Amino acid sequence: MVTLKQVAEAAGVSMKTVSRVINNSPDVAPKTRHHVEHVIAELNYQPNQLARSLASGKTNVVGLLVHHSVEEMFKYPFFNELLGGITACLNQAKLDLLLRFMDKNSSYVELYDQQRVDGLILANAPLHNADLQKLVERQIPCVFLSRIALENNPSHWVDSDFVSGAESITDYLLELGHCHIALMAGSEHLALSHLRIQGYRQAFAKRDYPVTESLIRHSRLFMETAQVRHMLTDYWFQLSPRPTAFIASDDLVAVNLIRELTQLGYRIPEDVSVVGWDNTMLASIATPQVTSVGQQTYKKGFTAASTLLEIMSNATQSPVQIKLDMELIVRDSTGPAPD
Amino acid sequence: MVTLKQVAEAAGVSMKTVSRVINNSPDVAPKTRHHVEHVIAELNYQPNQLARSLASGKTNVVGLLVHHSVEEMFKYPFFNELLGGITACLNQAKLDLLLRFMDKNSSYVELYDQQRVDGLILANAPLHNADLQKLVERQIPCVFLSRIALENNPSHWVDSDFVSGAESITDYLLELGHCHIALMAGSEHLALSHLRIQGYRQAFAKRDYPVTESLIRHSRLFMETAQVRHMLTDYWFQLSPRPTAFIASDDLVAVNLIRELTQLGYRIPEDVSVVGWDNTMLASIATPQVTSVGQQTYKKGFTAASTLLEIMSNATQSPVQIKLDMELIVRDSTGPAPD
DNA sequence: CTGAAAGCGCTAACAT
DNA sequence: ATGTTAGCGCTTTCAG
Repeated sequence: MVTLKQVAEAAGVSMKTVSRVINNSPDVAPKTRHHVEHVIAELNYQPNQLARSLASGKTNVVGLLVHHSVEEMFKYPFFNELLGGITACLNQAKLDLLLRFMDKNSSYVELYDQQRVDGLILANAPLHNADLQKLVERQIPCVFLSRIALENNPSHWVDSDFVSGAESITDYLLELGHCHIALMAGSEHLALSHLRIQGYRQAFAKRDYPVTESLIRHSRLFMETAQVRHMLTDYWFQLSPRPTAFIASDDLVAVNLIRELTQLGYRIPEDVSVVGWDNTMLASIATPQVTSVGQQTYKKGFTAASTLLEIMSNATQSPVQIKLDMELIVRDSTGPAPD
Repeated sequence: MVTLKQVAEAAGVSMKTVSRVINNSPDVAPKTRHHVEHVIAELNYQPNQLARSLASGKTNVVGLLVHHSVEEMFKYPFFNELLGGITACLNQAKLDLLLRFMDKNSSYVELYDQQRVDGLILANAPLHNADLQKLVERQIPCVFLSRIALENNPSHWVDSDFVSGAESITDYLLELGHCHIALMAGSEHLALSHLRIQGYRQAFAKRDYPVTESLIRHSRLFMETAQVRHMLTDYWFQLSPRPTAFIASDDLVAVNLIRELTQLGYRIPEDVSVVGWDNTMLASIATPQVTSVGQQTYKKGFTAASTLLEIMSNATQSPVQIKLDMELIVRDSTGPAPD
């Protein structure tokens, strides 16, 4: 391993001068710089990032903490796209990404306290987590890809506007004449579930329609067909009257729901309408193609990363909280309510 | 930031003793250890990994270099699963993952030379790349998720057995009476393309059937519908007779191909059979469900990571080269050849 | 079992 | 414009 010291000796200059050259400091005579660069190339010298980081206090690494089991995350093609946006931005800034999946025992602050990263991005973080709140209190540079509290919270976040997304899909279904609209909101510990419920209620409130509480239900994300079947028989089909439209928690659940309903003899969308979320490729590949509320997933990742870069450079400032529009993509899985 | 030195002072012991405690060295009196642990907890001390790594020469980080544009990789739900396997294994070993997407200017050895990682996993690496070969020559701990040379090469790799995968799907189509079987092999610079061609040829050779060379074609992965359409009109539909079966380069291309063919009035599988690769969720979600040659993607990732761990601990040894079985999953997109 | 001293390879602060 | 001197926070000798 060639060290800076060896380069300095070989070039006949001090270590600091070599350091200046590799850091592009302007205070070096062009001639000296040229000479040093030559020696660096000759010796194939690579600065040791570890030593650099230790001395400077900067790692040039950003941590991505994913609050998901590994098994869950790869069932659903959403994460790919998010990661795409994040890495695209970090690449431009010449930063690297450290990826870690969280479980119950993992600490959110550890990676930062151990000086392994300069900042953090947190995906799918749960509501009301004390450890997470510490990140905010200690002003550790971090951006959340979801809201970690429903009320005001001085955290930085980039998230999709689930309230208006839910409102617009509910509006659309109400327009089509559906009045028994099932909402599979998502897990209770996620902000998005509560925000969807809020949007759903707003659509009803606008028209002075009463909301049937039993039609709003927290449910797991990424359910397989077997789980969807149980949910139908154990819950939704117990209701009277039965829902004529389902707002599924995500595209995968929508696809599996359509499959189950079809198997039970229902025609989609003539008998039942089904809506997905995220507008992933699943929605356009399934038959019928699935109406979905699209997140700007790639942009979400990119924006979160660039927001983090800003925060890391400007020390403290007021919370950056960015709401990205959601878009209703109407396809073939929704239609007028049956008589 | 609490340092080891401060802990030592607070505990009234030397730095080395504290160091021994945090490294679980046996040579510490139980009483001393207990006391030191107490002080560590009290002060909420976290060892600085940077300093540790610099002094010890170990980073506890593995680099994953993905030879894909960010745009490509998130079009296709294969990467997710691979990443799942890799992280599952690394998690167990308490190692972290540094993720980097490669472009033409990126260096494969840099991350290692800069002491940022202890070892590397390389996904989708191209054939015959000089820089890549350097990794092998210099005995840098690394595992490839594909073969980087078709002939013998002393590199460590974990890959699916594309030859027998291609052979079995070709066998199957020949059994069904297809004799004009189009093979969309994949990019020329990828080993998998050449291996597929080899398997395809073997199936024909076994029966003494001649291979029509124009039916074997390199093609891009992850093509969108528009690109698939062009490929059909510009190439495959120029052939006479037209193919009655297509072995697509991957599930996404298979799905898009089915869509295009359907739009052109062909019935699948009555008029044309289509096969995909990787057995991703796309294959089971599309209509008709797609016959696919499945990779054990999760296992591939997991095995690559565990192989790397072995290599990193045992210094040098003979090349580890692991071939994972592929499985033919017959679904509804393939059927007997038309008369 | 414990400790003192010497680095790991670099940068920062202060010279000159 | 360049060099000198201390560290960054830890681990590793090597002594006791």
